[in-house]
Amino acid sequence: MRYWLFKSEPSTWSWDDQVAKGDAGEEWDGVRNYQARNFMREMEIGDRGFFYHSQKEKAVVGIVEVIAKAHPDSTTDDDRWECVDIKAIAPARTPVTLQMIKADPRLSDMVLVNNSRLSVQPVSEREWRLVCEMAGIDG
DNA sequence: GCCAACGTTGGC
DNA sequence: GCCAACGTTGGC
Repeated sequence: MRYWLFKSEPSTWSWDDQVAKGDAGEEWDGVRNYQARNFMREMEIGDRGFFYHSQKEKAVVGIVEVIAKAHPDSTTDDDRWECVDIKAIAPARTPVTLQMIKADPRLSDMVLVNNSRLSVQPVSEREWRLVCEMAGIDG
């Protein structure tokens, strides 16, 4: 199993919106970046990811699970763009802020720190465990 | 609101 | 195929 991070502006698609979809989940559409798309193509059903709020909040707010492999993005006719489906698994008891992540030297290699603009990112197993610990959740 | 970083586009 | 111009993102 691999781990990922999904970034969203809460004003566009928030954790609450994701939770409201329940187990049916929702496609992670709207990605128009090749790197991000390529990561989604690598995802397997059952992979887990952090749900990160950008902009004002800048924090990991929950955990999601991949429930469908990459398929065409229904929001465009351009067949270059694909997306996976994800569902909410658990909220962070304590949101893990970007500030907290930057303050921990063990997380200095996280893509979030080094390439903040990438909207879908891989997360290492070690990073996954550490951030789950900080969030007070059982990843 | 600003600006740096980055990706994409289009002319050559 | 290169590169300048442009648009977007996201942290501050």
